[in-house]
Amino acid sequence: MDTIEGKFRDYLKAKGLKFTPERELILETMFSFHGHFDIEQLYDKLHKKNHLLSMATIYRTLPYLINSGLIKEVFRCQNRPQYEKNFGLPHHDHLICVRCGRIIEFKEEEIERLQERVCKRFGFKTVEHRLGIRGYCKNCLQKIKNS
Amino acid sequence: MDTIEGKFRDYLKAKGLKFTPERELILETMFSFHGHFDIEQLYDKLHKKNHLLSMATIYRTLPYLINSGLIKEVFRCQNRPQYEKNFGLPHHDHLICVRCGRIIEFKEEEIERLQERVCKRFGFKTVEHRLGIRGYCKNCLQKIKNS
DNA sequence: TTCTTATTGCGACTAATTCTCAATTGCAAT
DNA sequence: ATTGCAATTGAGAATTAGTCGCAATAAGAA
Ligand SMILES: [Mn+2]
Ligand SMILES: [Mn+2]
Ligand SMILES: [Zn+2]
Ligand SMILES: [Zn+2]
Repeated sequence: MDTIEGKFRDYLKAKGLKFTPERELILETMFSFHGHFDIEQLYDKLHKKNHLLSMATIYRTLPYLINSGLIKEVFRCQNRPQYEKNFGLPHHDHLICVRCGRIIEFKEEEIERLQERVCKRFGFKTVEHRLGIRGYCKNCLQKIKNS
Repeated sequence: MDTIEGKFRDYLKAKGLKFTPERELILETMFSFHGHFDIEQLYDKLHKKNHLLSMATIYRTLPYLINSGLIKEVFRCQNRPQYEKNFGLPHHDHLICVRCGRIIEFKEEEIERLQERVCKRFGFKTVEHRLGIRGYCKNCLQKIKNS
């Protein structure tokens, strides 16, 4: 299957796991976020729509979504992991403003290429990588200057 | 001062803080690790030497060491942050084997340069960056092949 | 030496995540 | 359709990493 739900069903079946209504709701709700989200936000969104799933179920489902490649953890803000879709949207890395929290996404093909060269040098086979640059965004630099 | 302890003393004095025996032990013990370490390992090493510091003191001292630039957080393994010296040893990034946990350090000047170019493009001012590549090390690839 | 503040260990507390267990349900094989 | 069994669920207890409040102590400037 090449739909999102199809991919998840296939993954679960291959592992002898079941496609339940709860898992369907979690999948659907995660994909309804436009940017990044954390577990708390996911839980709230589900409950606002009166889908009263328990936290335990969310935490239990999360690794399946990550291992199936549909969702990925992208970084942590104040000790809470943030997630985002990992299907249908191209790979990218992040600039994170330490002052206002703004996230800027970027992709630099040449960096990706050089990473692979490093891996080759060590006989290392990449599964995934994460590049996060923390600093001050344009806006915040301006505000700091005027103060 | 340009010794490690001197730098820490200077940092503390500038903040109106005190250089205590506890802080000295924590600094010294952190710098006695050769590679990466976590809070648990630090605590154990201190206690093995009969320095019975409390966890609270360690956690309270950690941010001073990080803000003074002597120690930095490098990545997380199984939800525990790992730290390493950030003085006397040059910046580098990490390959992390998801099978055996081996850490390979590398530095690729060209990647660093390209990162700065990206930042410039967005008017972003870097404070620090972290590049972690997770995958399979040479050894583990070999073992997987023979099984 | 004195005095002001910062620091300490302790144990209580918090927040995030995991676990236990009894009741339920998906789904593969009749 | 029915059955049977293993996987799943929610609830709340347990665990874990980290933080906080407090009373006793100690740096270090004057
Ligand atoms: Mn993103
Ligand atoms: Mn390192
Ligand atoms: Zn900003
Ligand atoms: Zn390995």
